Amino acid sequence: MKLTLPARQPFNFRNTVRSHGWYQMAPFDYDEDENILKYVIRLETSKVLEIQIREAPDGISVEAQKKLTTAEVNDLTKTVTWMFGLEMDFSDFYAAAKKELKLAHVVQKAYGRVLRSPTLFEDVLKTILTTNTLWSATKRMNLNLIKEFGPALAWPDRQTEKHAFPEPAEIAASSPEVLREAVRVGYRAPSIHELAVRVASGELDIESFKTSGLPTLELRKELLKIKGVGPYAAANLLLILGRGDFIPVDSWALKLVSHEWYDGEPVTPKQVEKHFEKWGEFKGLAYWFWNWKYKG
DNA sequence: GGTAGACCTGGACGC
DNA sequence: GCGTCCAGGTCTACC
Repeated sequence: MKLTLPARQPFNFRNTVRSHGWYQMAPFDYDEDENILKYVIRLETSKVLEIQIREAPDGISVEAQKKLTTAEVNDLTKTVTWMFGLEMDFSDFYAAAKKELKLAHVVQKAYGRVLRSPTLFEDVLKTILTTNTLWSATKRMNLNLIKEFGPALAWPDRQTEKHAFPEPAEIAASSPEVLREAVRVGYRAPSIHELAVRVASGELDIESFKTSGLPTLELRKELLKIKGVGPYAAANLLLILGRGDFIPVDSWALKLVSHEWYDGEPVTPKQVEKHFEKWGEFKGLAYWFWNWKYKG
């Protein structure tokens, strides 16, 4: 099965894939040389398969080694369109960025899109795994979680040990103790379990946030109600949701701003905010795609 | 509203 | 091989 999906222009496949670290986290698997993004997806029919996403003229192509029903193709189309933000329009951001030398590259590189997981549940959980730890540990915890709770690929896709991301109910049926001992998420275990229970029980309709009409400030308040989600995580999730009003200030942001404007001297989150205040609803985007002096 | 300290893991380092 | 230190956001208690 192969389908081609158009993207609103400008669009750049590689830059969307590499917009943040998600492409390095299972069930994503990016082949840098071939520029192919693989993802182990679970369709609404519970079918688990690996898809291969490539650059195509004016958009992307999606391929699976399986025959799919019309309903499954529609489901896949909707999901991949969301993941790549194919319909997103950044013309207002580009118009604002035109006057800033440090953002002069954004149109040409088609920056603006941030790679998403199929569900916001997956994005929230992964974001919690990024907090208060090193990137290598984030990837390990995520992999442990998927291996522990996610369904394995079926043949013929199953040439390697790959799993889809677990559904809320699969984690909710477990316990914080298992999350701590087997998945090694440490003190995050109660937060992750509580999130899974709330979503699985229907108490928290987290997927509705994707299409929420709430003002960004209100949506942020809702995200902050999730245990384990603080200012950094909320800003990161808002960026994923296409709301660029907040900056995900972490230790990296402090380092970037410190080298950009303070000769490497320590800075506070308030100083980070100050430098992007004028960007208003594009604050997060301006920060994210800024052409930083410090490259790490 | 601001701040200090605890939370937990694994890598780096010294012995 | 063992012990110690450190990095990384969020939460809670306290002022």
